[in-house]
Amino acid sequence: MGRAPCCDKANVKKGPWSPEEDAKLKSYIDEHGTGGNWIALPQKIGTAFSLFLGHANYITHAMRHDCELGLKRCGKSCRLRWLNYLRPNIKHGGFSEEEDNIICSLYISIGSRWSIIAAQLPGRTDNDIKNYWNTRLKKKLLGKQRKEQQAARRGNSQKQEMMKKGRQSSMVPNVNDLNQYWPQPRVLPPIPYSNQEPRFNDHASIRKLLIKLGGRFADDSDDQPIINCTPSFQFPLDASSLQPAYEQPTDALINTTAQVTNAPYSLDHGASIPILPGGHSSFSEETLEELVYNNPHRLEGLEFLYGNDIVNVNRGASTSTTACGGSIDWGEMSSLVYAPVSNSNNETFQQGTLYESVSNSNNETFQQGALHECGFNELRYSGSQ
DNA sequence: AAGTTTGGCAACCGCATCTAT
DNA sequence: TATAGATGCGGTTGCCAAACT
Repeated sequence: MGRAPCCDKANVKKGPWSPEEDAKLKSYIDEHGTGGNWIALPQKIGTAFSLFLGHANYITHAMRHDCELGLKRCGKSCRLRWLNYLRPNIKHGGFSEEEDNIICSLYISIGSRWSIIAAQLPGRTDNDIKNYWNTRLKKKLLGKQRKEQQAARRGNSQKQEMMKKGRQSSMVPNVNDLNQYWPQPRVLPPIPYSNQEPRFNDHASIRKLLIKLGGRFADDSDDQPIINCTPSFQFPLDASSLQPAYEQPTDALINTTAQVTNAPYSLDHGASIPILPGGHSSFSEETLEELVYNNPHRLEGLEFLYGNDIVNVNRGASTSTTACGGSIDWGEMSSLVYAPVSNSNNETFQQGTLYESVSNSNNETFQQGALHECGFNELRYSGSQ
């Protein structure tokens, strides 16, 4: 037996919202709130209009018609319209460079968790960010990658010329040497999965963590971002404080979370902005390229950034999204997260936001990582139970 | 100028999770 | 504890306007 539909599909309007519908929904929510029940909202709006008409000095035919109909929309549709368009302080378009950086950074860190990414950008909706990523940001990166490839090809042909002339074969680039910042990855032992251990591989757990860290979820009326738009990591980091995730038992992870939560933690430090190869602390275009293209581990979900995958852009963004593989394989992503990185002193350590070291305003160094404190170690294995 | 293709985005769909009973 | 219904989320679709031929 299937689930009952949330509304009478045959009797609800679909498609674009008219200004009248918007006005109805907005005025009702402004006055009464959502009432905590989106499904019942369309009917409630009809009732409210009836009451309104009861007190109106004159009633037009159209007004009565509206009243009888209520709002012929599915509750889910009302919710979506409100959240993505009618809600106050929604920003549309005009993404800043900083916002681009944050989106790219978080996408690479946590994948297509649009709601979490949106929570870091006040005024932005997950839908907006998702669309922006699919239609603009991804292509922006792709364009840069093509330029890189062309440049590389030019470089290669020059090298081939040199080889023909009998130069040393050591000039042939070794794939492993292509990036000094990314030595051969260590093969990490699998973490045994146990259902008994606390897991953070669901939205609720992440949400709880965000609440702990004082992000937007801490108070629905408070849109404070968890991360500041201007990440301000100090580099080089204190490498001694960086612990490979897999060496810590889960309990330690939890303790680390508590430690961070209890620390005199300033959220100004960009809780989940990854530290990048080469020690860059924010996403300039160059550092983003480094992370994506010089990473020996291909980023799942970002295959389009690598030249030899066919990006099937048939029609519209959605098709290309599918062709490029929309979902993140956390097992693969972890190889990015835990890939070793050398800092400017050529000290190699495990790179990843889970165990980034951050100094707070008192110059105290501690383990940090917002989503990652609870997320990656578990998320990596969520699909391999 | 007309037809076709592409890009951008609002909205829908289905599933997972949460919550109330 | 089980279940039904509500909510939230990510993926996908389809419309429309702009760009291109």
